[in-house]
Amino acid sequence: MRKVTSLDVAAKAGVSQSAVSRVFSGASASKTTVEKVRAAALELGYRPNVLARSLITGKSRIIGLIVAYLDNPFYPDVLERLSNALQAEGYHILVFMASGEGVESDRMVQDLLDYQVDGIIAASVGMSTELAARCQAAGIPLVLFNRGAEAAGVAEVTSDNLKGAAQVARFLAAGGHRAIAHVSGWQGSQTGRARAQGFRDGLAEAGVEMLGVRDGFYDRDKAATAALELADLGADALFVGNDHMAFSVMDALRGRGAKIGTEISVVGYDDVPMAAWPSYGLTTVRQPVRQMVEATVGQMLRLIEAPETPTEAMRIAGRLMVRGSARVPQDWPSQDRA
Amino acid sequence: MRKVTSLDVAAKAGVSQSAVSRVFSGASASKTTVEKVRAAALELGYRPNVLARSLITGKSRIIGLIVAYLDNPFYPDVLERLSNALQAEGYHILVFMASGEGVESDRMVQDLLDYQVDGIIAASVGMSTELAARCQAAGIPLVLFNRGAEAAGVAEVTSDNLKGAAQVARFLAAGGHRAIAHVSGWQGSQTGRARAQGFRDGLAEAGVEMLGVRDGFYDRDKAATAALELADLGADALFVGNDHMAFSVMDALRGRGAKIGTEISVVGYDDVPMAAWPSYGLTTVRQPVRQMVEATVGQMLRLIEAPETPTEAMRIAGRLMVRGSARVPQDWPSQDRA
DNA sequence: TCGTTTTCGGCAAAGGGTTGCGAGTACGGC
DNA sequence: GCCGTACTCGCAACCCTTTGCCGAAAACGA
Repeated sequence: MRKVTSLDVAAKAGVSQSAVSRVFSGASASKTTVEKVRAAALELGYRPNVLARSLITGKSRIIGLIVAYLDNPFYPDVLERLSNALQAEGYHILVFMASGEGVESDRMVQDLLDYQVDGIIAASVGMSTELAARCQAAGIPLVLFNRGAEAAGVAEVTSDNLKGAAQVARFLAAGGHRAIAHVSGWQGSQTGRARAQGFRDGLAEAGVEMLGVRDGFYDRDKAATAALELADLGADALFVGNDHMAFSVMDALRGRGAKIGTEISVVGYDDVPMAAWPSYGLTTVRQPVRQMVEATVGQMLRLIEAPETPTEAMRIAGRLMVRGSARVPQDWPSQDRA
Repeated sequence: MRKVTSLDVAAKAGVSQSAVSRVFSGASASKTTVEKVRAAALELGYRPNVLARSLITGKSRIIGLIVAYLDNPFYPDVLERLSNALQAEGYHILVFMASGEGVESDRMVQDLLDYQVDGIIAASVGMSTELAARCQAAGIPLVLFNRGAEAAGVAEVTSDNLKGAAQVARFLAAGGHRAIAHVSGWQGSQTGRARAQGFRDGLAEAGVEMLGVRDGFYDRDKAATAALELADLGADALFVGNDHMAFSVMDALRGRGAKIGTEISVVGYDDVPMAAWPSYGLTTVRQPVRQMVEATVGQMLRLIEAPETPTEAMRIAGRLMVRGSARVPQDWPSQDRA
C-alpha cells in the first residue's frame, strides 16, 4: 500500500506531474486540466505531501509553541485559542514542553529549529534572551506570549502588568486596607517582577506601605505557605501574582477559618474561568486572552510574511473583575463588578 | 543568510555530503571523519533538516493529537504528560483542535494526513469510526485515548469505566443512599455511555433502584441544571460523569444551601488535581493518567515500529479516591481514603 | 486568413537529506 | 610479501513537490 503521489495522479489523469502540482498549489490551469486532475486525485485519494512542499517552499506551516505550566488553567485556554486561530490560517502548532525534567533549553531550541518551524511562540519560559538570540540568528520570528523580553527588539504580547497591578493596589487601598501584602509570581520571570513592581508603585501612589512580599514561584504549595506567613504578620489583604496561586491561597486561608472578602481580601491576576466559579468568586485582573491571542497571531503572521518589519511589544490593558474575594470600596464604580 | 546544509558542512570538512549524513544519522563512520564533520558542523551551526529527512525515510517523528475539551483540566494534564513522554522518545506533538467552529472532522483528518504524521492519538472525539477507517486506509497507527471505539480492531487506552462506575455505585449504596441519580457524560460518547452503564449495573447488583439519569453533555451549565433537577426529585446522591462537571454540580448544590457530603453526596470521575483541593474535596474515581499515557505511548511506538502487530484495547483500573464530598460507608476499607 | 498576444502545460532543476553499490584502503594472518 | 576480510566513503539515485523556462496551442483582433 504505497503512498499515492502526484505522479500517480498525473499518470491517471493523463497530464504531467507539474500540472497536478499546479492544480493543488493554486497556480493557473485550464478548466479541463483541473477537472481531470481533481477527478483522478479523488479516485486515488491523493493529497499533496506538506513536508515535500515545505522542503522547496521553505515554509512548513508549523508554529512551534513552547509552554511550561499547563497546570495553570490560563495556559490550556491560551493553547486552545491559539491553536484554533492558527488552524484557521492554515497553520498548526507543534508543542514543546519546557516542563519535563531533562530539558535544557539548548536541546529544545535545537529541536525546534530542526523541525523548520515558521515561527515560535514562547509562553512562559525563562530563557527568553538566549532563545531570542537563537531565533534571530536562524531568522525565525519569535513572539513572546505573556512574557516580557529582557532584550529589546523582541516581539512580545502581554497584558499591561504594571497598570493592572497598580489598579489592584488602588482597589485595596480604597477598600480601607492598611496591611497589604503580596504573594508574587516567580521573581525570576519578567511577568512576576512587573506585577510586583506595579503593585508597589500603586501602593506608593496611594500612600500605603507594603506590609511584605513573598515569592510564590507560581507554585500552589509555596504560595499557600507564603500567604499564611503574611497573614501571621497581620496582613488583611493579599495580592497574589496569578489566579492559580490565588486559589491555593484562598484554600489555605479558609483552612484556618479566615473569612475571605470580609476579614481578609484576596485578589488574583489572570481571570481564568475558575475565578468566576461560586466556590472562589475571585476578584482578579482580567487578562484579555482573546485579544492577546489575536495580537500574537497577527504579529506572527506579519513577521512570517515580512520578517524585516519591526517587532512590536504589545501591552493590552485588562480590567479588574470585582467579585467577592475582596472588600469592595464604597465608591467603586459599579460597572466594574462581575 | 542562507540555511546551512549538509553540503556546506561537507565542503568545510573536506568530505562528501553523504559522509555528513552518515555522521548525523548515526550510521558508521571513522573516528577522524566524525571529528572533522562535527567540528565543521559546530562552526557552521549546522543541524539536519528533519523535514528533508522525513521525506526520504518516510518517518516525520510527528504525532498528531486530536483534542477537544481543554477546559476540562484532565486533558491539559494528559497533553503535558503525553508531550513529555513522546519528547523523550524523539517525537513531538502536532495539535489539532476539534473544538473550533468550522471543523468538520473531514477537513481535520485531511490536515493530519497531509502532515505525514507517524501516528495519531485521538483524545475525546466523537468521530472515531470514520477516523479509524481513514487511518486504516492511510496505514497510520491510531490510538484512542480515554475513548472507546465503536468498531473492533482499533487501539484504545481507557480506564476501566464499567468497573470504576460500578465501584461508585457500590460505594453509594453501601453508604445507605437510596435515592441515587446520575448526571452522565455525553451519551454520544462511548466513555459517557460506559460510565452510565457501569453505574447502572453496579446499582442493580446492589439492589438499589436508579432515581434518574440526565445527560450533562460534559458541560458545566447543563450539568448544574441537570443536578438541580435531580435534587428536586429527591436525590440524595449524585454520580457525575466527570470531575469537570462535578465541580459545577457542587457549586450549584451549595448555591441552594445543600450540605455536600452529609445531606447529599457527590462523586465524580477522573481525579483531576483540583478534586483534592480543599474547596472541593471531591470523592472520585482516579484515572491513572501516568499509566494510561505510558500505555498509549508504548502502543503507539510499537505500532509505528511494527504496523502489522495487532492493536490492543487496554483498560486500566482506577481506584476510588475517598474524600469529603460523599458519605463514607461505615465499613469502607480505610486504605482507600485520600 | 494571418499575425500577435495570452494561456497552458511539459521538462527539468532544485530543495536537503538517506542509502545501496562498489571501489579503495587498512590490516591481520600465514 | 601476499591474499582475504572488513571498514570507509564517494557516487548517484531517490523521496515528493514547486517553479522558471520555453515551445505549442489557443484566442483574439484586424
